[in-house]
Amino acid sequence: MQTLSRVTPGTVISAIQIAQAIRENVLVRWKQNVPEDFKDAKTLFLADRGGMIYEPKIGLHENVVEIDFTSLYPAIMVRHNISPETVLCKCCADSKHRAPIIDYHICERRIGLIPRVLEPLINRRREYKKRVKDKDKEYNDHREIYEARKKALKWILVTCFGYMGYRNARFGRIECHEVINTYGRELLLNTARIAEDLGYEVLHGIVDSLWVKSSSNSNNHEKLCEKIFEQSGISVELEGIYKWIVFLPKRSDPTGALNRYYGLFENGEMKIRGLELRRSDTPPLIRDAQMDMLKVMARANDAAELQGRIPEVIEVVRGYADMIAKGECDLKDLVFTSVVSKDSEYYHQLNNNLACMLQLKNEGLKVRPGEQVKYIITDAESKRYNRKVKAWQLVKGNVRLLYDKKKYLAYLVRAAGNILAPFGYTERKLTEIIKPGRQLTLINSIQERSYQLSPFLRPE
DNA sequence: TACACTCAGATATGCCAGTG
DNA sequence: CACTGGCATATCTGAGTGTA
Repeated sequence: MQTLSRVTPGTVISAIQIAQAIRENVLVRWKQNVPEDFKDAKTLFLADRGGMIYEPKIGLHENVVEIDFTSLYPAIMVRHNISPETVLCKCCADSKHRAPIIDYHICERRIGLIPRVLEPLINRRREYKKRVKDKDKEYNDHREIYEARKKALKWILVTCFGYMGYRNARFGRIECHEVINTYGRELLLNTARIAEDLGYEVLHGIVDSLWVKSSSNSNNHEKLCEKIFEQSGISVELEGIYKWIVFLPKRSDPTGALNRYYGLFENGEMKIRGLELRRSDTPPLIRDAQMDMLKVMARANDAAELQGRIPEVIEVVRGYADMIAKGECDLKDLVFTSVVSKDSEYYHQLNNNLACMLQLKNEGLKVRPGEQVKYIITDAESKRYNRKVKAWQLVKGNVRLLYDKKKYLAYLVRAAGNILAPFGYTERKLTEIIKPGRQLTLINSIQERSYQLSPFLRPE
């Protein structure tokens, strides 16, 4: 673990480090946007409005279980009666109901508006969730509707927490936001502790989800969930058991990225977060390439098998690279889609979006903020708006358009490198491998590399 | 010696989309 | 809603080089 003395502005400090800082009353510097006078760790804790994050343990893991709190923040608001008029209320300053660490008192005389509003929503969502999972024929015709309603309620519940911390919100109050966060952190920390006591290893945690690794003496997951519910009063569910899961590093430094991972559940479903293929601005070609890579990986039943399949995954990348290099790509698969946030005259820099907007403007087509632009990259290096990209709307039927092969190859290598980073394949290596005429050396290089595990895979 | 220029790497900013 | 991450671009900095 990083020592506190080395923490610099911009570093994300884990909650464990904060807890340690509080215990030891260490002075730490936090992110740049925190004022100078927030130097004391305890003050810092109060100042921090963010949720809790464990730093993910990068790389490939087996026997991983994911558990999620159901609607964590709203559940906290309901359970602890958190509302603008109940937190630090005037009527019961001596209340025994106090938030951890920050010690704000919470009203004991009346139930707040927010809990009253949220409770029925939580119950309703729970019921929909039950009906979606229920095998009962009675629900068969409505399962899709229940799923949609469940999703809608989820986002209402998620954003209600955000609104608490929003200064313009009618029912917002920053102290509520703080209280919710302190409860949230306590919960996740306690949950992690419970898991560890039962023999699990905590791999990653974010806000309301925890990924833990089971071992031969810790495989009673139901017991884990029960125990957590017993101690916290908030229900947790088993999101799933993974055959394997890969947590990816950030691109900026080799620490774990909280929102980038992919894994295969025991039921054969994949869970993918943060990869290019999840992004709406990724062209279909790159999305397909990543999807095809993952499909090959999904045939692996355990970590060792996955390792063995990496050469096959590389072949997929090569296939796509050849297609790009030979100019055989279907143009519609190369289209980037992006939402612009302002009118063209307000941009300072010529980026792809602006180049596309200007082309359309020439044709009398105005793109307004909030609308999409679609384009193919024709010459990424160019500083001229009509060379840089080609607006998709202006591509005529049979016209032969020369796309920027180099750029699309770079995107492909990047997308592949993201997935394969923990297996020792950097973008540079991939670039070498996909060069035409490397068929034979590819095999050699893979054999050679299979013994050179990436640092993330080496035993401690 | 003073100054201008180039280049590469580090750092900051703008923008967008993802996580919950 | 709050917050993080990634990419492209702009700006800064220091080393190296050329020229008057």
